[in-house]
Amino acid sequence: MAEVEYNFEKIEEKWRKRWEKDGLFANRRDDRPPYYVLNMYPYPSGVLHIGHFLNYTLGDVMVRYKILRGFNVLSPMGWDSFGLPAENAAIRTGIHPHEFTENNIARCRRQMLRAGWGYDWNREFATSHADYYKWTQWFFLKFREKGLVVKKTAPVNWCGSCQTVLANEQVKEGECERCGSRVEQKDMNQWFYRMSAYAERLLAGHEALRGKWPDAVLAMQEEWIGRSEGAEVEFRVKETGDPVPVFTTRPDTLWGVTFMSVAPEHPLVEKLAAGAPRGREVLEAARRMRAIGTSARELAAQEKEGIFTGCHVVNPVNGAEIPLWVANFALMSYGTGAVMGVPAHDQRDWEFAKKYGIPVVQVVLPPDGSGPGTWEKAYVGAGEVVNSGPFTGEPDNFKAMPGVIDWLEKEGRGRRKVNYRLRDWLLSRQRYWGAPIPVIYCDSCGIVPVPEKDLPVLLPTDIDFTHGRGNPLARSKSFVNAPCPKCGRTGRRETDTMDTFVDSSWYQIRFADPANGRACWDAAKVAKWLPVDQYIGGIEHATMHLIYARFFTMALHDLGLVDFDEPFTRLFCQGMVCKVAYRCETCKWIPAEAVAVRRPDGSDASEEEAAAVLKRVENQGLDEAGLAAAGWKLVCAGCGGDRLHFEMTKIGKSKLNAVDSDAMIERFGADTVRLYMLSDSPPDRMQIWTEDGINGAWRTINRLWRLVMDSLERISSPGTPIPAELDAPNRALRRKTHQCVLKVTESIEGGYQFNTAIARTNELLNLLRSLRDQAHPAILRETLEIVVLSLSPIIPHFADECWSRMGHDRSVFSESWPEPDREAAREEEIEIPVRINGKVRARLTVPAGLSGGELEKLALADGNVQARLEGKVVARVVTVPGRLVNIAVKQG
RNA sequence: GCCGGGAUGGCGGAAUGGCAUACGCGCGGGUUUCAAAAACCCGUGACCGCAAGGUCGUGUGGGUUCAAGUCCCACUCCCGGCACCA
Repeated sequence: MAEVEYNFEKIEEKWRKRWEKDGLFANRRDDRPPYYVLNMYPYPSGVLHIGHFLNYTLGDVMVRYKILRGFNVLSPMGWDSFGLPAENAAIRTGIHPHEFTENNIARCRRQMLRAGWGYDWNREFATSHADYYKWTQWFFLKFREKGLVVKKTAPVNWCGSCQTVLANEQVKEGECERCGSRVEQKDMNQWFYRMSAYAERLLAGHEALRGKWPDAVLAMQEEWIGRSEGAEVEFRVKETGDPVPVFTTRPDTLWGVTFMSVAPEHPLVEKLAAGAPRGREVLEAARRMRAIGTSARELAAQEKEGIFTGCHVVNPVNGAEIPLWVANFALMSYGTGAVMGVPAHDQRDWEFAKKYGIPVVQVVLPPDGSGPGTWEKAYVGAGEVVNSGPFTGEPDNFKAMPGVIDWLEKEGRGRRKVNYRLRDWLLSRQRYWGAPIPVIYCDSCGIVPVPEKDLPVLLPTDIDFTHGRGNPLARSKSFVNAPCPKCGRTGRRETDTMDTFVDSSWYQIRFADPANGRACWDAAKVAKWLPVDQYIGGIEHATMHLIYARFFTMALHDLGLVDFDEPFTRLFCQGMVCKVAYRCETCKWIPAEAVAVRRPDGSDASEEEAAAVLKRVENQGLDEAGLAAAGWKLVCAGCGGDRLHFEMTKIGKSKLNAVDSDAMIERFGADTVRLYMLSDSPPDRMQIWTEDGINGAWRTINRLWRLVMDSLERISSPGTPIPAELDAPNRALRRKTHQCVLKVTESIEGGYQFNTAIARTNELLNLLRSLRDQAHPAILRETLEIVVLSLSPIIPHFADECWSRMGHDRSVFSESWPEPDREAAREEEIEIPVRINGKVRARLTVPAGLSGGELEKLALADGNVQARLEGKVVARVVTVPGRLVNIAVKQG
């Protein structure tokens, strides 16, 4: 008697142990071509959420697929273990960040093992371990030697609550990404990597990544790099002679400049205000503008504001004297911090000029011949140049007017210039739990790098986290006081640590040689594995980790440490996992369990009714309008109110719609969860989590289990040859089987479309269920083996158990991906639709391979067709062999 | 506003220019059962029709083609990213 229900607890554990014992993911098979699959390693928070589950499952499926395809697959895992959460926990609880982190790593590792993801655990490391961050520090010194490290005073984003500086990428809508407090602007002396020097190269690299990275990621990076072409033109302050260079992408409109604005923090502001009659007022206004913050986002939301400095600048192209303003929309961090104002042809300048009564001078005549007097807004289109000295009368199509720049260069009034939005990478943090920046300040020698032999600069352990504010490192005397490596006198150690994104910019290389104590890595090992063949992770890292890692790799290349300059050949970004979330107008987000249902008549719904309504909501069968139309009301069990809303949104703690992946594995087993996550949507799209969905996957697994178990006594013994002569049902089964292999392979190779791969095997299973009683033992075996092999990357424990029960000693993962038999897959007989004026009017069952002429003859001879053609004139017959016949007719 | 991606049944989604809706979920009906939320079978785009069958149908409007979900032009809406970047 076959087992009725698939016993995942016993089976999954058995195979995990077996893979471990066999060294499936750890043993290197150097006779095979190498292939490196990497998932973005996690911050060990202690609990992996369902988003991680999708991420790592995708990676695992790719790993197993590539193993079956005969590659020597490297699949490592490690921990991005420096960072704020551990330190915040230390401040809260007094538990040392190291201990906190190690505990969480242990918990995450257990979860990963239980999920069945295959990693080479021999290569595991954590970035917070000294033998890793030693090299993070070493790279800092190497980058510094190469001139890629700068220390400069810069307006930085300061989070008062975290007491640290944040990178622009970590400021979300003016708030700290981590803690949500308001971010202030502060001038501070900080360490930077000169990423801006690589702007052009980062952009140029997109060429090679196109088609291999998602379009969206490349588009986001392009925007982040923000290349724009134009000219730098030197204006001069009339009263003092100070130069005021400006960057413009519209040099063609230079003759239309009617004012100049500079950023509130522009150095000229203070200088000019010093002697001016309204100086105090100007300084006061500038201070006010600065206090509001300089994040472009905030400025956008804000009314344009400015103050006239009382000074003027001279336009180098025509000698015009125009007023100099301080304006809140001018950004010190972009271009030169000064902007020329052309109200006629720039919307922002138009608005500013209208507000302050600044004149508008037209220099482009639109085709309709109109002027600013009749305009509602600035004219930014093409036209004829007017009022522009030597260029008057020429056609203006702005972007394509290099003539102006040539003229500026010839006249010595300006020059061609390319500007980038990409800024240097602010890498210093005033926090404890990161890699210490290895320099010492000495009163006589200045900034002195820690000698390589003294690396790593270890984090001190004697820190009290629960008292005091600011950087705990600065409070450790044993850490701060250090002899100057140059002169030996007592110096002061740098107490800033590095941004965790520095750690994660090179971890993918360390996996090639994780235990090397003498060097960052062995060049031959890196040459073998890197760059990463397939990287997998969330798209939220597009302008952070993914751009830092690219920069870092290019810099390592320039240091001669690696011979490639892109870290990740292919990138796959998985979609978000979403689930319906409920929001009560009084109680905010509430869990699904706290939602009750009321009938149209106002009475409470029965349990079954409520379950049915909520199920339809979860499956998107009912939206809020549909629910209201049906008269059902959702009620918040917390407050009893019925003002309840719901939406499909990313799974998470904040919306109270989290899915506990551990609990799911406990209920259904890892394979069921894997199957569910991969079977519905393509993996780069949004995934919707429903209870019905996971139940359906469980039923599918069990149905397949029964099919295989019930077939065991009827299959031939392994290795039995396929008979040469087969009857029609067996030929049909074989045909479908080999078509399935072809299509599954295509689905996976063509972009990891596991949903269609699963659909193809389902089709085969449906046919097998209907023909199973007629199947020849050898054909039954072949079919089941191909089903099991095709699904093995997706449901590995299940597949290996089936494989073994089918009489194999070795794991399914020591086999090869099935080779399709194209001869067996070929159709014998096909159905050809005959269309008359586009409508199917007959179907011909014909042998495959008939010519167009034969098809046409058969189609026209068909009784149905002839009846339809009665009294009509055949205008044209198109036949597509193997496809269809189309007859175009006219009335006779 | 700019950039990227979309729009196909009740839902997730299939479809080298060639039978739209594969596969699955849900739903309806049936079988089995003390009873099932389990299993198995049948049905399931809309409309008209007792039926045979017919008409319509892939966001909207045009176009190319014997043939368009797919190609071209114009637009609408949705999701995501960026956004006073000179």
